[in-house]
Amino acid sequence: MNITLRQLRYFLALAEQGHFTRAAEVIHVTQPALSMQIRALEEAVGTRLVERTAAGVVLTPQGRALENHARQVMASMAGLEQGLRRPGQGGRLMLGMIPTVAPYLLPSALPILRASDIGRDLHLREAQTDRLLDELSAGRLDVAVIASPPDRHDIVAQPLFTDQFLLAGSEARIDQLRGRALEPHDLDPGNLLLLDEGHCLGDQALEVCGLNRRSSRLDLGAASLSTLCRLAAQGMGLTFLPEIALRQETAAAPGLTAIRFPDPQPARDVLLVRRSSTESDGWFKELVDVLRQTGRELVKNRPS
Amino acid sequence: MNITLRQLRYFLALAEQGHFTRAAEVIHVTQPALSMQIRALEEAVGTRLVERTAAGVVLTPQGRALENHARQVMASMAGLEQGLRRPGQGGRLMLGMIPTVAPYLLPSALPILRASDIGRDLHLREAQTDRLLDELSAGRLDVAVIASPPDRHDIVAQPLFTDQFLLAGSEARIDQLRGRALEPHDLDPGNLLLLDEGHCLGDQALEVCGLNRRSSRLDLGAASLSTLCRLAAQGMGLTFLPEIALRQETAAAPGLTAIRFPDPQPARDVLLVRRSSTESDGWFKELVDVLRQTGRELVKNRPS
DNA sequence: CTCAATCATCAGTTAAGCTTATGAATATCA
DNA sequence: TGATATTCATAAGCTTAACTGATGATTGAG
Repeated sequence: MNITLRQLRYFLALAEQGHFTRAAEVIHVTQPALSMQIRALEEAVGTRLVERTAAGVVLTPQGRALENHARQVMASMAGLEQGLRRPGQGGRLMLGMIPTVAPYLLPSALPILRASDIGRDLHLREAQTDRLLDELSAGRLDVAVIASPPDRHDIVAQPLFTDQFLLAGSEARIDQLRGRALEPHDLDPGNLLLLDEGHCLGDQALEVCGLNRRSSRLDLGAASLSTLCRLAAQGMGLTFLPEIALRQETAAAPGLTAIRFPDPQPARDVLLVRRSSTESDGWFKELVDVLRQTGRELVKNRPS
Repeated sequence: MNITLRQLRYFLALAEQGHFTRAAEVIHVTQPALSMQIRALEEAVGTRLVERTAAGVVLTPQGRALENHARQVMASMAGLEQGLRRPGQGGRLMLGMIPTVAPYLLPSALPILRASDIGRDLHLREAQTDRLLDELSAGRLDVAVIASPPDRHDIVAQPLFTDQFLLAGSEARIDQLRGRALEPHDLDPGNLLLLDEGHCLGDQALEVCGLNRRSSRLDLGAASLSTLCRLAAQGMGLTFLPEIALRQETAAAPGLTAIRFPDPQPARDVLLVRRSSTESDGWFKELVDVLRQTGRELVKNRPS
């Protein structure tokens, strides 16, 4: 039994018109074509659906039952077509972002995205780089913002902006460092507050200091950059603060002070990545533009 | 843009398998056939639905959107097929009945019908003969119980049982008549209580008395037989009481007494009618049996 | 650099679907 | 009651859609 949409469409026309010839006109086929489809449908369901009279047709009880179901089917088909017809590309865009970027970039970016067509049905996922890349490869994400070059060949990256690392801590601690030649390599590993393993920010911080996780004795494994900043603000140590987070974190954690490294400043490149097989109707480019612009807004004002 | 069920079915298989070749196996076609349908679907909706990679496929945002809709469509199709597959003939049976039969026949018949397959989805409509026949012809009813032979050629009747007319009134009035030779023609038209015009019972009563509505001066136009019996019980006149109603009405209206006419007793034939084009898988015969049996139960015990 | 996957494309065949023409049954009208 | 005009069903021929089997292009892995 294989019921086709065509059969249902024809059947509904017949049910409405109560008349083969008229129904055939409505759906723009000849009457025999309609007859054949109805017969095929009746054969498929195994029962008579209409009673043929000399004056036209009348639905059988089974026919009425089918009519209701058929209407549901057609309604869901209509929903489908409408879902595709809406302006823009029509689908839900799955966007991933690493936790050391998301809370700072999104507040500025979201309003702009919402205003544009991209944000019409945007879903966000915050996770660490590896996870994001996995989901991207698997197709559960369409694009992701990360801060380390992807090592996979099926994924391509578009640079958004460069995010410089500042050194942040309590005012007292920072003051101790001021005036001296500040070099990442000279920092005391024991004073360094780091994010949990898996966060690229922690790894990158260690890298610019020429350290690895073993050499750092105070690995707090803090869950979020925000927490880290609050710890640093209370004098518990120093942390690398990406410039993108500067404004928000200094506002949120009183006492937190940040200084800039001398050139060449350590930095991370924030990237928008997608599968190489993805072809966008321009939304990728558009998304790059929006994120790049809002990102650069966040890093362009450079206090001290 | 003409999307077919086949395309949706194939697309869902592809979405689940993430792999043309595997999906093609699942749906038992060759891989090119699947490729073609997917391409046709993409063409129909105007956008790419899957990204082709070397390792398989991944849905685009639009693809995911379509997937959800497609599932809905398939779900409603499943509902349709299931609705047809249920035991019995599967449809709602529309049964009409005239008001001078329904309240007496239904209480006994309904439990039996519900137990059988017919009553699984039975809808009732109470109306006067003409209306019932109109709706039957129009296909809004499948069968109807009436008490006068249908005058239409597209409708055929199956006799259920014969329902004899008794004469009912207050005990005093009936006592006056007892002993005398009781002839319908001898009844005083002025004493006769009749149902509203359109009820066949009223017309039939007049007919057996050799009267018409003009000659009857006390046409109350009562709405229901039940009301009529209560009026008669209070001595306001005499009425024809179909035997089918006897037990219920004498129980409900204290003081109501009925006597039987001498043979040949006036009577009405209760019929089950259907369109001549209706062909039942036996449910019509079954319905006849049930109604006939319960009807005869009601008229078989004959108190004086 | 070759091999083994992937999906796409092409040519030929089969099946489904439509149209035109015709047939059987039934109601309408004279 | 017979002629006519409805109704829907059926049949033959054609057109288009759909599938198969073979081959090609691309890409990742050894």
